[in-house]
Amino acid sequence: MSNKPTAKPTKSERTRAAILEAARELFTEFGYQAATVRDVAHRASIDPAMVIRYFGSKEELFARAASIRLNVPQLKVVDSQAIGETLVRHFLNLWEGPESSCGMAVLLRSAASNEFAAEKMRDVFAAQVRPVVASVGDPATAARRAGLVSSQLLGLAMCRYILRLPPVVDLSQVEIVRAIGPTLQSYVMATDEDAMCKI
Amino acid sequence: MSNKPTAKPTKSERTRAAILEAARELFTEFGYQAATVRDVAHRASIDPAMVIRYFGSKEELFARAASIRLNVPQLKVVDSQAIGETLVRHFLNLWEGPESSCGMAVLLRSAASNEFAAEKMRDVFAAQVRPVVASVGDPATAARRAGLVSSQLLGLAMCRYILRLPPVVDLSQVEIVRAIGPTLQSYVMATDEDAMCKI
DNA sequence: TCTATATGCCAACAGCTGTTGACAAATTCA
DNA sequence: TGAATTTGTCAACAGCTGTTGGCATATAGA
Repeated sequence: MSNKPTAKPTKSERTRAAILEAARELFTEFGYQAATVRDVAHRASIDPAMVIRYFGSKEELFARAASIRLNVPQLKVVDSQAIGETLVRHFLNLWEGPESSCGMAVLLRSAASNEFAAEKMRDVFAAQVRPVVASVGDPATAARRAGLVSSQLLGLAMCRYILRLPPVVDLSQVEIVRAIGPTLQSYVMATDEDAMCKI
Repeated sequence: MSNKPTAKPTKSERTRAAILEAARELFTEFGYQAATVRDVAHRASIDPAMVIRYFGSKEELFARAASIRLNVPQLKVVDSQAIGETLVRHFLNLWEGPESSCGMAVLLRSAASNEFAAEKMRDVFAAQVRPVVASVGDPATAARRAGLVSSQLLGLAMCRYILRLPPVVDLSQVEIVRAIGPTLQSYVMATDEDAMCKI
């Protein structure tokens, strides 16, 4: 054990990090089922048995690899007319920015055919999207408004990064912001009179 | 062979139909990988070997089960102000209507983690969505406009039917039409001046 | 009736899966 | 130096996968 309370001098749990990185890459590319423990081990240049010893099981490894922090910006400090654009820009940056690999691809690849991933997706929504939307407008309608926002952003991700629908892949970031920004703006700002609650 | 040119009196290729129906249900619920040939056979009350003998392979069975006809209404005969609403209503009817089982669930469950399903999804877009959108407005921008429409509708399907995000599941059909209709309207009707092409 | 054909079940194959335990090499610490 | 702990490899397990071939049964036509 080299777990000193402070200052961990990185032993050979570079191995652990290597496994986790390999897992992220393969889960991102092939999804939970198709990415095998043996594949992960091979990419991390280590024996499959170590993957299990370090993470307990494939499920736990996936859970580790699928942790997401959206870091959605606080909407109250944003020009209320520019909330939609801000959200789209942030979302594009999560997927295509310099650090990229926000981890959403890991989840989105598997969420459709893996209940565990789907539940984690719902958790991310409840913990990181809904609260942000709730910070502006009527809190009573926040969940619905956040749901609409998610439907558009998740659909964008599906078409652009997962299915790779050519016309959506070909769009520039600016075009996406101009097209989808107003949509999100209307969803976030929707009131009862618009369409949200009564009938 | 009881394949008379006309009037097939349905031999025991009710079996074939039973297998196909079972396959549709299981592919819809669990996706391509998780739905096994043995599961399909069991649900169709027949031996797994028969599934292969009737359809050749699991892949061919999936291809059969994943055939889709969207039957998108002709937009030229629709009030040009109501195109967005029309599209949403039609989409909701495909998923929730009396006949339901439009087959999209089969594809959408697997498209994220199965390249074959993803390609079939792109084919459906190119053959059944883009042409309809191209029938109104500038044909040169039709692919992009259809891509945006697809991003919103696919996102809706993901949230409501696949991930089952509670706030999106709880929306009534009317609420969805009122919220998303205007979005699709703006996407379908978008012109260069709006946001579509230049920069 | 006998025969040919369609329909179906059974057992088994080869391959892959996650996971486990025993054992070797390397490292650390005294 | 020697002993203990970490880090790793290897072989094997039990279970599942799609798929195949052989053999029984039922049906239909003569």
